[in-house]
Amino acid sequence: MTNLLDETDIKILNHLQEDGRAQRNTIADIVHLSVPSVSERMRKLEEKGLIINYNAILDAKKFHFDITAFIFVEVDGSERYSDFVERVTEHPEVMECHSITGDGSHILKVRTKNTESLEKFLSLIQTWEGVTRTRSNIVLSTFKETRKLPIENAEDIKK
Amino acid sequence: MTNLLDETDIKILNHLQEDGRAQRNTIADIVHLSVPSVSERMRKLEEKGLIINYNAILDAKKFHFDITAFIFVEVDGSERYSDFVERVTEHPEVMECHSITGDGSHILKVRTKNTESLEKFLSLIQTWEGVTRTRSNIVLSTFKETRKLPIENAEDIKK
DNA sequence: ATTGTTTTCCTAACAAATTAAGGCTAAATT
DNA sequence: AATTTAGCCTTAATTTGTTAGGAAAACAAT
Repeated sequence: MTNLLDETDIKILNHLQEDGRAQRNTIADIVHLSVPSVSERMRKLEEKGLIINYNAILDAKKFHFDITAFIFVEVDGSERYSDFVERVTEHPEVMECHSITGDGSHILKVRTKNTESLEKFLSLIQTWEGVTRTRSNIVLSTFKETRKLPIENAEDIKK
Repeated sequence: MTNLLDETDIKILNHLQEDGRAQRNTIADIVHLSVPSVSERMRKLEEKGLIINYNAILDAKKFHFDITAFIFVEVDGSERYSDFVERVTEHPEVMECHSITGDGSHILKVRTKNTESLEKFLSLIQTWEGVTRTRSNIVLSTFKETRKLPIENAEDIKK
């Protein structure tokens, strides 16, 4: 039982990372396989969980989401972490929530329409039990923002 | 000339944010329109640039991308910013690059397979002209990571 | 208020894409 | 060496998507 993806799988995945609605015949041309073979491979890549999902990416600016901020949060005592995470992830303006090394226990990436709603959010989380400190960096410009993984040939994958 | 999206557009966009390969007939059922009407709306939403693109999201863990780090970079002198940005965005391990307020001029989100390749990347950027300091926070766990915008009814959009 | 225009939607017909079925070949397994 | 399995193909059936044409509603202008 091999666990390696071949060149063809990598090409398919790379194409889908860039065009999530790509049609099977387009991909078939690229990888020089028939359409049913591409279908079958895509099905397996999804089944193995290599592809988590497909998303439409919207233009935040067009929807007036003008503020992106990284917020470092210091949550006091690891027994409070899970409460914090549970509450914070419910908020739709929180795009990301990670626990991290270094100063601050968590980093959030937040998107709001304006500074007022960011302030409101910051005020809110500061009222939460265990949140002792926050530090925010507001994004001035974004030069790159992707989730495309640089996967390569003969990639071995985890079960 | 109105610039508002109606309830139906919002539903379509929200569905596509969650399922970027959703079929038109599925969406048609949700919004109670015919398939050609949904097609036409999708076409317009794309044409207006509200939908930037569609992506397959891969499971980083399955591909052994075990390290995610946020790197604060202090680039000395704003005349060096553009060179820095140009160089850094070329690197496929750099998922995000933003200029920010506060200490450090830029924040990077980087994904690598291991600490060795992270270290290599850090060492590299520290050799670049103008890069005076970096500070890294390594991600221990990720609790939320999405690009889904919380768009609402009667959203007015920017041209 | 009425007329003309534009937008949005529908259905029906057509075209394209996807899936299913069946079979061949080569590689892997017994 | 025989058998199974995996991967691919072609063809056919099915499903999905597009085009065309026209009705109804919304909007604008008179």
